[in-house]
Amino acid sequence: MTSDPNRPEARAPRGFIDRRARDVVAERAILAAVSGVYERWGFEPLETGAFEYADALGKFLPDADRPNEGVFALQDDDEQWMALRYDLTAPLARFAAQNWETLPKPFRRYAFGPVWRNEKPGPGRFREFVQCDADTVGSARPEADAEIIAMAVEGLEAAGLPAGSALIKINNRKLLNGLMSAAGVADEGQKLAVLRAVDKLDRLGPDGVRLLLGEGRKDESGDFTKGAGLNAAAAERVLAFTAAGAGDRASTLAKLADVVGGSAEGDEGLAELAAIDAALTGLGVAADRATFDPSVVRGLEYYTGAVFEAELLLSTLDEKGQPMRFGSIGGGGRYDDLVARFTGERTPATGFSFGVSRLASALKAAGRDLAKAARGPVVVIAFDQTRMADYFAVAREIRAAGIPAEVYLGSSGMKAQMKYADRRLSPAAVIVGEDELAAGTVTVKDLDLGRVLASKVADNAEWREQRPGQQTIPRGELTAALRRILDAG
RNA sequence: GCCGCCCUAGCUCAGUUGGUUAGAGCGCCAGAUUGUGGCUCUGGAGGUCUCCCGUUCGAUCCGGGAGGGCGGUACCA
Repeated sequence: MTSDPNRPEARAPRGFIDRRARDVVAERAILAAVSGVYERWGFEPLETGAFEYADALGKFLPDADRPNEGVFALQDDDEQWMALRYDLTAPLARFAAQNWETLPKPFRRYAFGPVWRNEKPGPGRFREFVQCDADTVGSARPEADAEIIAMAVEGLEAAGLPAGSALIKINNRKLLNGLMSAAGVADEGQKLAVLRAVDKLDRLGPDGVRLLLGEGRKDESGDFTKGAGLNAAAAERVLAFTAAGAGDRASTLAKLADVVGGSAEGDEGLAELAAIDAALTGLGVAADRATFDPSVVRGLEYYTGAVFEAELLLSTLDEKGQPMRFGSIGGGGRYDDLVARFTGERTPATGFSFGVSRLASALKAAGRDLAKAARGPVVVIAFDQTRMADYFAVAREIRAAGIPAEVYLGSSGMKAQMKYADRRLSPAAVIVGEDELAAGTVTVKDLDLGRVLASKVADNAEWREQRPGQQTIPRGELTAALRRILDAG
């Protein structure tokens, strides 16, 4: 493929993608809308650097054998390991710890930007992607969780998700912890295995999860996943717990109380959920927007209390036209121990984050494609290399009227220039040839109109003769004519 | 990480039971149309058939290895 072996192959690294105007514009629109909502709720923007010292990132601390496990890490010239951030929460914890003395507390901030994960990319999964994240640090009140949830609902709808098409499902880690303590599960590893098993409920169903809670499960490829090793009775209790969600928040709470009530930690979790329910009600968030669902886990070790997940409810079609579940578009929860890693003092915190391009695909699936096709500028045809200054003067005039414009800067003939303008989806081409310069006129060609008429004309001679959408007008009327074309489109 | 499938033009893919000039469609460039985007027609550019080693008189094709891609599974802050 490459004739010269020394020549580099033009390709992006695996898991990294180039995004063109269409996607960039759509994602910017999402970020602008969500930022507006978050600021209205009193969250301030914060930007931190792409790199953090590896020890600040926590458990993915690279060692000499596997310096890049999970993250992109490198050694600074002072030998310290640093790594690209893999989310926006860890840098926030570091920032909050570093500036705790001077920060207004509780500290409310939102942030967005690229994060990097050094792992196997998959469909819709990349090694670099943009996250948007809002957190409150320094408030242990369940109302802080409720506020984050209500704000997420508003943010997702402001970004363009049709009202009610996303549901925030809320759970509390303390419930499952209480349940497991009651069942005699004390080992941390075993608890994690239980969480992982429950997390797979929507994909594997109760039977698959039952296997994972017990001895383990062999999948279709023959790979065996070791189970949590619970006895049958304990496994059934866990399954009964996960099935307790349904209906409005109050009745779910009542059912959950039956299953986990009694243990100290379970009761604490129940009380927190009750407070969240009350706050959400006050914030006007009904059960069709946020509900309790005991099967939500969010796999993360660091969550200590409430956890939540935003799920897209719309049934969407994949490329083959098959209905598919879009699933989770974001999530979050309470992590009271993250800042303590730096300060030694337990600092309550809660937050929500979502992947921006994932939300963009969700919007597309919901039929709210903000992107449309990115329109090109008005193209001023470059006729004669010696008259470039005249063309630039025309382009300048168009820009001054607030209309994007450019002079064609290639070296091809007029035909290719028209083709260029067509491909850029330009609304119009402006022709200022010798005739026009002599007469003090300009020729404006409405390319949109031509695009419509093209389908009705079969014969090329006729097509050329018609010059669809083309008019020659006095130079002084140029911008007004362009404005009419733009307004019509 | 583990399992499976795949790798021929920019893209999607034919093809050669191992034999001399490897094809198509789309895309790209140009001409028909000397100042005009679409359609049509004509012409053109573009390939060490992923790489290395082996078998063979001869390998894009067979065997081994490596790399890359895809799918599943595990992990997922």
